Amino acid sequence: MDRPYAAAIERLRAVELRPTRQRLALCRKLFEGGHRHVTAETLHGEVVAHGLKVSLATVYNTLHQFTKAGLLREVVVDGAKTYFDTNVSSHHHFYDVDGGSLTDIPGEGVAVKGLPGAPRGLEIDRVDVVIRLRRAPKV
Amino acid sequence: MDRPYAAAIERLRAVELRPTRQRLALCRKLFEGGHRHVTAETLHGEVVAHGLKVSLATVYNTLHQFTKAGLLREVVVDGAKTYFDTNVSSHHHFYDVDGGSLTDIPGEGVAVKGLPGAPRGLEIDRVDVVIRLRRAPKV
DNA sequence: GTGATTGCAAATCTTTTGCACTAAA
DNA sequence: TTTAGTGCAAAAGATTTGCAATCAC
Repeated sequence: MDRPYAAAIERLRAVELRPTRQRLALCRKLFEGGHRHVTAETLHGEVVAHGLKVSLATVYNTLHQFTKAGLLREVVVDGAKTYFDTNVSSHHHFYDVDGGSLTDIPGEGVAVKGLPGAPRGLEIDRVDVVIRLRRAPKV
Repeated sequence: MDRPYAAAIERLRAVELRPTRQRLALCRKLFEGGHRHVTAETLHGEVVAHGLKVSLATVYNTLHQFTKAGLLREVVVDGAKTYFDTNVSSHHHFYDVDGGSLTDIPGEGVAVKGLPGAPRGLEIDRVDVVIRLRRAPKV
């Protein structure tokens, strides 16, 4: 058992998920290296391209388990697909509408002022800021 | 031809869409009265409940035509369904995650500070702020 | 008439689910 | 063992699309 696996196993144990072959593979793809944004589809493609066999259903299940465990965060920027972000700290996003790519904006850089309080009986779960980008038009 | 219809017809003519029976019905539901948020499903339900016959496919087509024409704005807050807002001016949203309801926050009240510039070749299309609300937990 | 619009049903796409099978503890 | 986890294939939902019928101009 080499290093990366040990780290992945620990990460899973820490959130009480059994370190199965599939979860370890996904865990490594997600958390080794810097923060990233994936969809079930892209992550599944990566794992398969890497020669491992994991079903798409398991990828979906795993992404949701990881999200519930706090290892991932779901980002809503497009009605058509769900993105997951390995950066779970407070921050916002650039979304390239044409290309479909997501980029983090450090949370410290952006401040939202003048937010009204939450309506009766509700509380603010979180504030999402999405900066939608398009290819600059010719003009 | 009574007043409301005249207004709806004009609105459609202004964006070069033929005032068909279906578009007029949807137009009236959407724009008579204050601003509102609808999904294809809810709007279709309303029109049908009103005794008019419009197919769901036409509602989808029409919502997109209206959006392209600038009469509506698409709001992304949930991966599962698409919301359309009759308020096309600059503003942000409260989203009740549990109840699925959307509420406008006047654009003037909220200011986003410290936004980084757009990356190379891209420009900011718009900045969306979504305040996600949840039922206050018991504690 | 002529081209735009509609409706229906089928198709598509993403995501979820049921359940028998496999693997971790 | 005993229970959690996996894979498949089917199901579910939202949205789109093809095409013949219908409507606005």
